Formats: sequence, structure tokens, C-alpha cells
Amino acid sequence: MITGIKFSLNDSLYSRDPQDTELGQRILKHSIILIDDIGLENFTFKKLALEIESTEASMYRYFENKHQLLLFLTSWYWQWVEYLISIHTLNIEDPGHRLKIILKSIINATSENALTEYINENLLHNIIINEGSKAYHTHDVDEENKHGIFSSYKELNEVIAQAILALNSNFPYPHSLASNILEMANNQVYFAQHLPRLTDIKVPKGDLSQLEAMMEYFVMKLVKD
Amino acid sequence: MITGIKFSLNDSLYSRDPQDTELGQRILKHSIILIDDIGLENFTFKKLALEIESTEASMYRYFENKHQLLLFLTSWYWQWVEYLISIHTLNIEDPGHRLKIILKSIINATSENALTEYINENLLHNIIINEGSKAYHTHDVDEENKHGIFSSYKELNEVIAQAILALNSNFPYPHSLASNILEMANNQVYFAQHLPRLTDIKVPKGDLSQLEAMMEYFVMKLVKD
DNA sequence: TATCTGTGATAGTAAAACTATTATATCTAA
DNA sequence: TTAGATATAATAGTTTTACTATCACAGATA
Repeated sequence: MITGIKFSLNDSLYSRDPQDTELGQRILKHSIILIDDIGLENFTFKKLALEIESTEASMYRYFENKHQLLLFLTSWYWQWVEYLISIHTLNIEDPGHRLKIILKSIINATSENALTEYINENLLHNIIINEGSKAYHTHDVDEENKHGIFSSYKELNEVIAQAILALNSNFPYPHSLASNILEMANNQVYFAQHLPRLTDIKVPKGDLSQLEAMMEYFVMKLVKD
Repeated sequence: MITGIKFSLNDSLYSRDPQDTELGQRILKHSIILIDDIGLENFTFKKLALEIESTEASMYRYFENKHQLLLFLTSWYWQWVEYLISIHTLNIEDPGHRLKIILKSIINATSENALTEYINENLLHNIIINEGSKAYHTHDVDEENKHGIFSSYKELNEVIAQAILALNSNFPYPHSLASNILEMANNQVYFAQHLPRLTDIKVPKGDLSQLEAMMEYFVMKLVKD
């Protein structure tokens, strides 16, 4: 029986791998719930410790600080999306079809259950939408990048870029389009929820079908010859 | 003689308008320099006060906290870009030409001097690229939005959306494309500088011509029938 | 039986993020 | 010209955040 997925994440994303212990898994589970609830700025390890009836010091055994925790969560998420894409595109040959499935996978990742008890993918997706870009908008990007902190994001980006090139090998900006797809998919949901004048789509009750239609329209119109 | 531009910014963006006093202007000038230098996370009012030989308490008379300061700076910036667009598109009738000029204005805003002694537009542009999205990625977006905090961003977005519709009135997603233009223009520069595998462009010595070519390619291909 | 591993309990520090009070210089309107 | 308003400085304080350090202890492991 499958009880969960464990991803191999870069060493620099934690002090002790939280996937390996019961407390570690509780940290992941409740940090997702708490960050989703109060936002990253208001989130502290003290509040988290209180929530899971542990101590602040124990939180620091797993993560050096909350930024490292955010990096862990975002890396986990992007690795999961890449995994979903790999499954959904198995045996799909047609490049146009493949690219559409990739878009669907990125957008609807949240509705799939990774069978990981300690990670609520729905809430994690919210966190990615709300806080995801803060993972790399930091003064130490270059240093963190050297340590391979962003490799799961870059790998996912490469998968998308290759799918774009498979559809049109002359497309001049595959990597920029790929990163823009990832950013836009999150941003437009955020705008629909909080700054609706910045978008044309709606996300009624979390229904992402309008986003999907728009993303497909943009990408296909751009990539096709 | 023109000595500077003063924008009318929403009351909620400050406690006391920093544009009106000498200390306020020094706060703006040196906060831009300091945030650019050490990053928003490491920036504190205490460090700023030290820099300009004033006191922490005096900083708090102008801004409630550093997030409000960031909101002020980003609003100022977007209002300035809208002003540049309005100037550059005067007497330009052709919609395609107009839209291209808008893109140029957004991308090259930095190379223009607003003649505002206390605002270094170059550094401010860097801050927008590095920290801009944090202005609205906050737990209190909805509350802040109610107070009109984001109106300059939304107005600029509307100007772009209208220019898109002028070129093709059937384009189904003018607002989403507009917001994506603004986000993408910043993100792709950031990626080129820090995570080059996520983009296809380069920004050699701050030269943004590759970005301009790419943005024009994307937008024109999308908008044209 | 010894030791290693993971956690809890407790205590502490330095800095960040404010708030409050008083003093004083300057400018401004009666 | 003078009383009051305005802007800033100086000082001192509080609470919270973001850590670090130490010791005790239970359970697994060798």
C-alpha cells in the first residue's frame, strides 16, 4: 500500500529532513496550515511550536529560519508538480496535446492528492500563490542559488521549455515563456481573488477553468507558427 | 524652472507626506539607497535613521512601518510610469505604435530623470524589480485595497489594457495581459540577473534592449488578430 | 549495558518594531 | 511682537522576534 511520497530535496533546504520523523512531519503539516491562515509575515516558529505543542528550539532543529522553511515548501511543491506532469504526459506523443496537459497539471495540481498525509496540497497551493515569489526574491538569491536551492523550480521550467520547443522548435523564447507560465498561473489567481481589476478571469469557488482557458489561449497563440 | 515632480498619493500611504518636508525627502532618498543596498528584509528604520543622522522615532512620524514605506515607493513609481506613458504617447494615433511606446516606457522608465532630486529612479527601478511584488503579497491586501492603496497600479494597468483594446477590440484578456506585461517585464530582468536558466534574454550592463524585443514579440503576437 | 538519537524544558541574548515624553528651534498668524 | 503651531531631536522605555545554549530524559540500537 502506498502511504506517501517522499521527495529527495536538496540538503540546504533543511537542517534535519522533516520528512523522516514524526515531529518533522507535524512541523510540515501545521506550518502549512498556519502560514495559510495568518500569512508568512505573521508566522513565527514560536506560534508554530505552540500549535503543535512542542518548543521553539525544536523547530530550529529542522529549519534554520522561516525563510528556509518556505524554500522547503516551495521546492516540495514544484517537485510535486513536475512529478504530476511526468505521470500525466506518459504515452502522450502529440506535442500540442502534451503542452495542454502540462498547463492543466500546473493549474490543477491542487485537486490531486499526493497521498502524503502530512501535506495538504490545497493549502500548499494557496501558499505558493500568496507567498511563492518571496522564496527567490531575497537578498541572498545568488548565494542560495549556488547551493542548488532553486533546482526543482529550474528543472520544472526546463521541462516546460522543452515541451514548448517540441511544439515549435523555432520559438525564440522557450525558457522565458515557461517561467512566465508558472508566474502568470499563480498571479492571475491572486489577482482574481484580491485585485480583480488586474485580470479578466474569475475563480468562482476555486474553480480554475477560466484560468485554464486563458492560459491555453495565451500559450497556444504564442507558440504556434 | 522645474525643480521636481510631486505626485498626489493616497493618504493611507503615509502618516505625514514625506514629499513636503526636508526630512521627509531625505527619508525617501536614503531609504531607496539603503533598501537597494541591503534588501528590504534587512532594512530597518533604525539603520535608516543612523544613515541620515536622525532618529528612529522621526522615521515613524512619516511611515507607520517599512511595509507602508514600500507601498509609498511602489505607488510613486507606477504613477511616474503612467506619467511617462502619457507624455510619450501624446499625438501618437496609430494603436500599434502606441502600444510599442507603452512597452518602451515601462521597460526603460529608469533611464529617464524625473528631475526629482530626492528620488533616484534607477535605484527605485531596482527596488521594484527586487521587492515590488511584496507590496501586494501581504496578508492585509484586501484591507489595504479597500483604502485605495493600489490605485496607481490599477490605473496604470487600465491604461495598458485600453491600449491593447485599441489595437484589437476583440482581444479577450486585456487586463490580464496588461498585468502580465508589468509583472513579466520585472521578472524577466530579475531572472536574467539571478536565475538565468529561467529566461532566454540577457541584460548586459543593464542594457534592456533584449527585454524590449522579447516583450514586443510576445505582446504583438498575442494581440494581433 | 553503554551510547546514540530525538525531543522537551528552561533560560537566556540581541535585535526589531514599535510607543511615549520632553525639549527646543523655527516658522506663522493675530 | 508675541503666542502658538510645526518639525525635529533626544531619550527612554516595552513587546515581540529570532535566535542560541544547556541539560535532562526516554527509547532505540549495538
